[in-house]
Amino acid sequence: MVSIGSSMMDNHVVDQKIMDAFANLAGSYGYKGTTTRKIAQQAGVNESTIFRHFSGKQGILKALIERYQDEINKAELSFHTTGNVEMDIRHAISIYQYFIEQHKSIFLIALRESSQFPELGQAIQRLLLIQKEMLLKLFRNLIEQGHLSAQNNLEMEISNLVLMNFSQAVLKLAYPNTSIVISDQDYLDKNIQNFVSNLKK
Amino acid sequence: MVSIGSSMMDNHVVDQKIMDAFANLAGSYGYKGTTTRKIAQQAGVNESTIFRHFSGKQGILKALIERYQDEINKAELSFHTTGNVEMDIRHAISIYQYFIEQHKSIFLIALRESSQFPELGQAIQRLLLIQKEMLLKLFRNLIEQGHLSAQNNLEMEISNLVLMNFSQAVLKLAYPNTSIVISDQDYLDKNIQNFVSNLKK
Amino acid sequence: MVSIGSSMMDNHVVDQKIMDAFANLAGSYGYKGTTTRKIAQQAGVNESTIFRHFSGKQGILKALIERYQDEINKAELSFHTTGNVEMDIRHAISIYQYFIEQHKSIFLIALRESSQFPELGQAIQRLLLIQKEMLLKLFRNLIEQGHLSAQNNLEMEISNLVLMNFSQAVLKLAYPNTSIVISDQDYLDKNIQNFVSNLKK
Amino acid sequence: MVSIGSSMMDNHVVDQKIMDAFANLAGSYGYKGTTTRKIAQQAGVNESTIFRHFSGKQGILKALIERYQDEINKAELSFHTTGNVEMDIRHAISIYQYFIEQHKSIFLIALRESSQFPELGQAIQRLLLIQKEMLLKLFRNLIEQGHLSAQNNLEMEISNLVLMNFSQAVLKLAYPNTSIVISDQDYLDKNIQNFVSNLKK
DNA sequence: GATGAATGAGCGTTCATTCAT
DNA sequence: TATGAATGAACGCTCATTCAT
Repeated sequence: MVSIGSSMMDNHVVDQKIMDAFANLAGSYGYKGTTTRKIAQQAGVNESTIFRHFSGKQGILKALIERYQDEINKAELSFHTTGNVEMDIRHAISIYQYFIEQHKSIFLIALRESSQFPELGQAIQRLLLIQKEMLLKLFRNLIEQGHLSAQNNLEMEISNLVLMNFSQAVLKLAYPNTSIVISDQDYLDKNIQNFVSNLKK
Repeated sequence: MVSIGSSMMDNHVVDQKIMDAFANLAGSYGYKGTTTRKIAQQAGVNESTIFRHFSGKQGILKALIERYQDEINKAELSFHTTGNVEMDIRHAISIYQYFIEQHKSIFLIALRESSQFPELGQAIQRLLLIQKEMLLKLFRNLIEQGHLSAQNNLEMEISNLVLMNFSQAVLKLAYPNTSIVISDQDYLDKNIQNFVSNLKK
Repeated sequence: MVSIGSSMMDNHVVDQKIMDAFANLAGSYGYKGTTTRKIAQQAGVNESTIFRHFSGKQGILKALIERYQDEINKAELSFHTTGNVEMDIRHAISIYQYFIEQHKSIFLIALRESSQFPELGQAIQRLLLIQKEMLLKLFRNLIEQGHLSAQNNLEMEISNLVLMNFSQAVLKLAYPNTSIVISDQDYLDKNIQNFVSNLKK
Repeated sequence: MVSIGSSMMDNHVVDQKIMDAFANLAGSYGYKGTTTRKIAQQAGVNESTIFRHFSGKQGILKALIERYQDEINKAELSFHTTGNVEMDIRHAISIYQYFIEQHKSIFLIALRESSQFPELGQAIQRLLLIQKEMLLKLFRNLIEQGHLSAQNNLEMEISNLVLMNFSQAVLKLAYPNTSIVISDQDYLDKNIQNFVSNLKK
């Protein structure tokens, strides 16, 4: 039986601590406002350790982006249809609500810093495209199986749904106390019914 | 006819040059990435002039926010209905598309820095609320005048429309080359027809 | 009868206002801590006016020093003996106590900035020397007139008296609440009697 | 035997170099005239090193004051009487002459900047009080042991002695070439004899 | 490999002074 | 002559990163 060397193990743990500290801080204070000193402090490591584990501040972000992309891919896989129209749509959307909630720091970073770091913009766009494709696939399934009638504007309706979800996420994270934003739960409850009934007309 | 004293005029001009330089730079590099040296260079003034005209870097942003809020108010007033349903909605939305296009820098700044500067978050929210109220008033007019039948979910439909417009704006400005975003023109063409036809059903 | 041109008059007034503002501020905040802006503000003049009336910040100090030296000279003249030993000494010393009290700002400036501005050191020293000479003359008078017997150590006793007066002034101005310093009145009352009785032994 | 870790040693050495550079410069140019760039240059360290070792420019002064106060305390302990009246007084005074000579920079700083930094005023006052108490104790000893007869005005005589010493120190440091100031040696020689003979009368 | 000391570039800001009207 | 706008040098300080042990 092989025992994994503890140092390699520790390395991973330290990497994660640094990345998480960075994500939390940058989510609150922005990339520039997140100093290596604060990261080290919050991660509980020496400041120079950051530079051996990553190539520098940018390196942490790069690693964070990669981890994010991996997790976007994983999220994609976790969806399966049931045939219940409302439940399936609800499920499809809440997967992304939950995903963004779980990754709110990096989502906020991506929103803010994408002009400096194009990969961040690409990650956001990928998140939207995957959501759109998933919904498209779902609706086509539902139509194929007769749960829904064919639509003229299906792609546009879905694009709009994705856009609305995006706004909902952005506004909730960026301005948590605003009046125009309602809870994700309410958002789902009120909209999906309406959306489906529109499609059914 | 009174000729305006040139010195007072110059003062305004320099203020504007500094504010515009700041807005452009901060739109690209963020608040922290926009140094007073860069601002001075881009505005073509001495760095210390900035500090005589504004109380500091924050002061420029404050002034920019105030100017933005004033212009939000002006935009609100510039709308009048005609009775042609599609044209009126189109007009109402394009006013905000145009407004954001004209103020893209400050809109981007607001999107990114609102956690550091709460006024920015408030400005964004106000822009959304005004848009929503304007559309509500418009639709109520159209219904009253018989151009449109009464709606169960009017407020929600309008909220969604505002959210979609917001996403459209955010994505267009933040990721201009993305595939999910279409031109404002196309967005209007395709959506309004659909939206109206939904309402008419 | 000649009427003095008001502009020349004003010039003098402005000069004085600037010098006084400078003296007050520098007495509190030191030379470097006294900015031309603060001076202008306190004097109620435009900042650039300072540079036309004086050659710059140093120029104000130079003028202040000259005024101070003139006033030291005037103070010297105002003393006359009466023959009453204690009263005369008391009078001689209180002239300087009063003088320093009246010029406390410039005295403090001189104390602090003399390494940067040698004239200030010279002014302080002159104040001490004049005081010493005045006391020497007084004592020689008193001895000559038989009010006091000849002394071995007259010059040293007087030097010491001057030094004590100087300490008293420095400590009173620099640390007004200190316990080692007593009021000028008490200082006079207690010391002179003692000093004279020592001389009389 | 334990060898002290060199890094801890180095740290102290750098601290001292910075503090000494600061003291020298501030003794000559005042607190404001002593820039962190000059300090770094004179101490032979990088400017930012100053900020890692101290919390800022004020921090250096604070540390200097603490070191000064510690050394005042040490000086206090180093005095013991012998019974020889003149020698003991001479010794008591020269301890302070020497102390001030050794700490002339911080003494000058204290004299000049005490209005901005109250601790400096307190340090000066403490130096005076300790000196006074030491002399009081000494004289009471001498009287008790019959070397000196009881005095009416002992406390005042001693206060005066302390004030004279203070002036002597201030003038010597601030205006080294002035005529009213004599060497510490001469000052001692001439005064103590006189002072003692006054007391003995 | 891990630490903590050092570094230099750059930051926002203030200042005394000059310029232009 | 008087004003207020402009200037450039310098300031205290922070930062990401490198060096030395």
